[in-house]
Amino acid sequence: MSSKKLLSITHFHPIPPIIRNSLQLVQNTCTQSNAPVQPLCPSHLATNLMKSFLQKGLIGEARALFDEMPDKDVVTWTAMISGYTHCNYHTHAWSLFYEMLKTEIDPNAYTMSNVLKACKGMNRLAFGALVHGMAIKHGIQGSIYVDNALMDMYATCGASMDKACMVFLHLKERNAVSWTTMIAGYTHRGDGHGGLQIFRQMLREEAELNPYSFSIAVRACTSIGSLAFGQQIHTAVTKCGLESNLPVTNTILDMYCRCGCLSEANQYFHEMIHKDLITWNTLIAGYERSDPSESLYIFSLMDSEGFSPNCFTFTSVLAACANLAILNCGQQVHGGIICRGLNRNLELSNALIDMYAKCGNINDSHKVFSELSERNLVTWTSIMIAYGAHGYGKEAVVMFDEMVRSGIRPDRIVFMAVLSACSHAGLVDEGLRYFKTMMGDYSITPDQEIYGCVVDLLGRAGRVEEAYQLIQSMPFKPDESVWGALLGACKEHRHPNLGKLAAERALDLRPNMVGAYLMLSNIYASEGKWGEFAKMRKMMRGMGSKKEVGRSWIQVRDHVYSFVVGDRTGHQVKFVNGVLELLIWHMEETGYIPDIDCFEYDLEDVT
DNA sequence: GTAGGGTTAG
Repeated sequence: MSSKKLLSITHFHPIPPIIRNSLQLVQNTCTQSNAPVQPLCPSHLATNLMKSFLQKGLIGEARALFDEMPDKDVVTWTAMISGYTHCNYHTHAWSLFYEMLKTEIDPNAYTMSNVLKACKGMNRLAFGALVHGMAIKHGIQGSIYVDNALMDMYATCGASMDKACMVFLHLKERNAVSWTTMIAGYTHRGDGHGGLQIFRQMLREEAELNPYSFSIAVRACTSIGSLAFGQQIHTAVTKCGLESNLPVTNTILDMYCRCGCLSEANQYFHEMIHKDLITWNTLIAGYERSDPSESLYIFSLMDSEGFSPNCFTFTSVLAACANLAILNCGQQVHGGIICRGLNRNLELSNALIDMYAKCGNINDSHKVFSELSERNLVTWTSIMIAYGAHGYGKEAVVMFDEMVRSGIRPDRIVFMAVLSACSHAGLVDEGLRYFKTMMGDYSITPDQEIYGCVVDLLGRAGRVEEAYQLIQSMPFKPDESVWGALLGACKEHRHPNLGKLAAERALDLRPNMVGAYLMLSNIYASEGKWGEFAKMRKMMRGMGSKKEVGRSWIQVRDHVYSFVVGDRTGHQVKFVNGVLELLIWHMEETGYIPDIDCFEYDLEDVT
């Protein structure tokens, strides 16, 4: 609609013919059915029109109409605020509410619940608390909508569930939404146990169960990895006849996937009465985590079943290609993304950066990154991980500083990326500087993983004693990954005593850590303590476990060949070994003496 | 003529 036309509607005098005709038609219909004739109300009409603009996502048009309206009442203001929140324009909604407060018009319960949703969207606890105060001041209390919105806001923005619980406890009436909001509040902040506790209370009090309550309860089970509870709820869902409710069944499918029960998930998928794109995406994402090639197979079936992949599908498929390191498959998927016009999607671009890097093509990874007009924290993290993994530590550090300059606040994960990049490039002092910045400037408390990165940073550079001192200074008990990092450094830089200590600590925490036994036995061997060595190897045999073999692979045309150390059975292995011998000969010719000191004894010989 | 909670990726 042109702006001229729009203005003519908003001025109301005269009412445009098209709207007059529609109203006439309504009036005639009402007269025919003996219903009372509604008086012509321009304000209602304009609000309706605004609503239809908003439903079509025409926010600018809706706002223009709103601005032109001469006498706006609370409903008009609330409709516009609500329109903004629905389209995720939370700051616009808040500004408009602020404008409204400057007028004589008082907000009502509808306004408040919408504004609280905007506060939630902005993650602004202080704004939400302010609205809470205003609601009390304006006497807007006892509205279940406002109370539920308050709980939702406090649950999402608050540091804990305390405030949400307080509202919940003081509720005069609790409806289905109140319960769901509380369970979701706990679950979304990672406290599935808390969520299930509320769900149990709900069952005890015989509150009304609906599809929403079931799907959030299943989600709570998934978040704590409780297959047993999840299955119980699944049974209840079947008893209640909700097998055709897609949000519920998709959540159950996701539960089986995330609990690692892929065969159950697959069976359930085939039994599902209805399937939609989310169903397919859930299964593809589920397989991507444990069996990427199966995930690609399911993806290949989608089309014949009449489903077209979307951004969610492609992110999982790209992750599968990345984990399998099959570049040409990833390139084909990239082609599919471009064909569907999805290449402007930031999340997909982030997944592409990751895929190209993991498939060994750092150039295309960088190309995708450099062509982006918008970048978020995940984008920067992805490119830093890519550079770090390819040995471009200095470039990763430059990226980090550039990211901060662009106004993006780093989080724990991006610090891990930059620390890891520093570690692999030997940039120890830079890494330590970032570690300090992280704690000092960004108030990020280091966890086991971060400590693991710093121990690795120091350890790789040979500063093993310092790494051990850092472990001793940790404010909590180091886990096996931290000891594992130290162990690796001790092995590399020949610190048998500290190595023994690290291996023992790691084995205390994870007695089946075969790698630690292996390393310990190697240390004994290097010291010539063959008795201890034999003891270790015997223990390993007794455990009946094997260290997972490091596997490498190479893609030649359309086939991926994988091989392990000492492989004698692989494809064209004689030819490969021949080339290798030739290379070693050339190396020796140019004066290079290869380091073939056998510090690590082959596990295959003893198991 | 204005209001609510649950499903997939990073």
